[in-house]
Amino acid sequence: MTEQKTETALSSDATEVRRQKLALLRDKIGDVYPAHFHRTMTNAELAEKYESLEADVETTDIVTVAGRVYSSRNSGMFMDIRDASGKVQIFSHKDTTPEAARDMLSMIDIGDIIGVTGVVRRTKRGELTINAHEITMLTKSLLPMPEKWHGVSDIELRYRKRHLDILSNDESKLRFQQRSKIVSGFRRFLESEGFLEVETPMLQTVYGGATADPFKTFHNTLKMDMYLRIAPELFLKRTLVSGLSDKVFEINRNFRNEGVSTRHNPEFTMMECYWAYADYEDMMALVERLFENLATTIHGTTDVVFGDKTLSFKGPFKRVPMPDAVKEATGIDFLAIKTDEEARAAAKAAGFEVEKDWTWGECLAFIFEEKVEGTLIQPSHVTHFPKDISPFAKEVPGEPRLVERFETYCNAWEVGNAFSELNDPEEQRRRMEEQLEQAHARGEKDKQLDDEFLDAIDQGMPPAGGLGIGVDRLIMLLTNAPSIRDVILFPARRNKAD
RNA sequence: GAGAGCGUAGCUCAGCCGGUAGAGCAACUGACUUUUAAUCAGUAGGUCCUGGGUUCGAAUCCCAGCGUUCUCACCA
Repeated sequence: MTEQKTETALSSDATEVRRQKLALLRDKIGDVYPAHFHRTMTNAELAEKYESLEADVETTDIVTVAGRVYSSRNSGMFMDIRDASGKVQIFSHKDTTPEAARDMLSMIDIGDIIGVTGVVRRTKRGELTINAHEITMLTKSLLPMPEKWHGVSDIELRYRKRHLDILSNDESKLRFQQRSKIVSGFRRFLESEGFLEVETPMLQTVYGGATADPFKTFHNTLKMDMYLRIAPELFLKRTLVSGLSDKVFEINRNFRNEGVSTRHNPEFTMMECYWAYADYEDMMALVERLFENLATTIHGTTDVVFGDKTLSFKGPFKRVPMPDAVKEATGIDFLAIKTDEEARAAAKAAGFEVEKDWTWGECLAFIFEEKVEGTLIQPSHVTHFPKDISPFAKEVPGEPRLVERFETYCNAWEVGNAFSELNDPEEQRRRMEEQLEQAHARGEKDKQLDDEFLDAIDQGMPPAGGLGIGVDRLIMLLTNAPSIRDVILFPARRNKAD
């Protein structure tokens, strides 16, 4: 409804005036949206080249630049134009600018994209400026620009019309530029460590590798149900079996049909990597190298400001086994507890509400989440997870209820999850069958046993460490973003068409 | 899924113990013409999210719906 109102408003005066100017321009100069225009440099390159040009000095250099008009002063005599790299001031005066170019000025609105050829100078007040000799309309804009002081601040508008957000909010623009740097930083780092990037199916006939509700769809020709992947894990392990590379990774989208929040989007970017002949301790060190590398790439230091905190991404991170962390926080020593029943009783005695059928491991993990997770602000690895919630990890020698798994926490968020990957085919089959039974008991009737994965494991997967990183969350931490929607260009929205 | 808040001009926001809507920016007209959020004078622009109710009278109070944000829950 709001949208409808907006549509109506768009056809009001401001837009109508621009359409009229467009028609006039078409009459006068023909092509208002020309296909070819060549600038000699970007605005940032210009600023760099003339950095040492002194105030009130005019060069004889003629350059061609382009950009969107952001502001106009003295009836267009001064305009600021911006390309993606930066801004430059355009000066049009009867002493220096031919009449043909000055005629254009009345046709130019804030928001239009123009090209300008002219002489480089720096004004008395120190502003790098082009004395326009020629002005070319490159794109007539039919809509007004957002308010120039505050930009677009309405959060809904910023997400729904991201172009306006980035057009008018520098911190938003910077954040998405940083996102790109971080993602390519992931690739550069992993490749430098010898990892090979692969792509595995997002459309899967059997979903697995995590516990989550999938998006379900249907393939018309094959006449079968398919699922958008909730994790790439099982295919990446099949790749590891193949011997294509001893180190593989994938950066791509996962889809989970679950709640939407400031930390959850239905599609989110996951990095998973698998490293043959390595274990979970190797993966911890890998995470530390990766985080240090990314923080330094973006900020030039491992100290990163997030909200009112400063996070140190300098390794090694604090490491603490989950049972130790829980013992320290609550006094409950899970390692001394023998049965599920005793575990539930101990949890209840400490004031936790536990379900009747919870296992020892589920009680441990629950108390960890309740009492410890929220305290893990600085990057840290929590190790030794219960086996009952870790179907793909190897047992800790001498403590079969725990597995060689860790999660990396930062700002109380889980940002990484890694194991010494289970590669015993019989054990793997048992655990997956157990998980399947539990899923069916929960009423998750689409869940199936992944026979193709189990078949590949039967073939023999080398011992390996595996790691998953929630890329969006790490980007939030590195760019000081309070919501995941601030780091996803076009976050999931309810459709507004009505 | 539950709770709380918000929805007024293109944008940013006032107005809300009920009396019929305002500012700044943007737009338009004009003045000025070496400005930096340019300045000055004027003009235009509103189904105050939608529907219902209370009332002589509703942007304002009540109810429902829609959208949205936050918190919590599931989860990364």
